[in-house]
Amino acid sequence: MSHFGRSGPPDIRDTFSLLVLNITFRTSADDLFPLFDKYGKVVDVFIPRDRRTGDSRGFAFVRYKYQDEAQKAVEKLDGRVVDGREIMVQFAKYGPNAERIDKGRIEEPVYKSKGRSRSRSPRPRYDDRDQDYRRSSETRSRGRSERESYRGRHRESSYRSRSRSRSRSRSASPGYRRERGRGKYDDGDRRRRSRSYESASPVRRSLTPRRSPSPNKSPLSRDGSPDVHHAKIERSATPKSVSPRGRRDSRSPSPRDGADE
DNA sequence: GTTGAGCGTT
Repeated sequence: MSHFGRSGPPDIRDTFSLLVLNITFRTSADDLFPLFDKYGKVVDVFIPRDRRTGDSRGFAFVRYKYQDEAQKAVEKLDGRVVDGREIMVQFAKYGPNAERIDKGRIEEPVYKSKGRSRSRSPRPRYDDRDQDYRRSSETRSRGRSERESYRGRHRESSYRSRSRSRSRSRSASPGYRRERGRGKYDDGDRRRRSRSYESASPVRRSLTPRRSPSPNKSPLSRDGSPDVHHAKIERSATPKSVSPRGRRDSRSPSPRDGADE
């Protein structure tokens, strides 16, 4: 059935990647394949999913063999309602290596050694980037998680930066979207603000961390001696929890998750 | 049970 993405990227030399956005979180590659294959030769369909939950991220990549067919699919499937959601189909802007591509066409796959890699001095700033990359690995990880978790919330930050979302031109009616998004954001923003105000005293908040996800929340242990033990641990972990990284530590109660990453 | 102005994997 869906062998897409399982065996890695197939032969992509002259393929055109399409980015499918706004798809439902339950839409799978198998659902998209027949739909897109109707308009042309689809060589690959890939839907990125979250590493932790394994759920769809809400977008997919459809790789066409020919540009004209891809273009046709864009025109035909863009704005189409799939699974009750209006999907958006457009040419991929970035390649698998985060490289810029044109019209969804991949210029050069990484695997291709291109014969003489010695002659070519690719990535002169790779060294510099590598260092920065490594150093920012932690931040990057956090950013990714944050982006997935908060998304809309930090969007306001973007607004402060302005000019960032300025290039955002959506073909879809912005009014309709804005109305919907605005209401949602407004509500969330308002609530966040209130909370922000309350959290003016981080110390107070730290003293009252969220309940432990311990399944043994029986009142007996509280009444028993373990209470002291528990309190001790809590106190010890309090300063750690204050750290932004501490939060990440408790992001998942599954120990294997941490080991995996 | 959930989200959503977003660009990807052996």
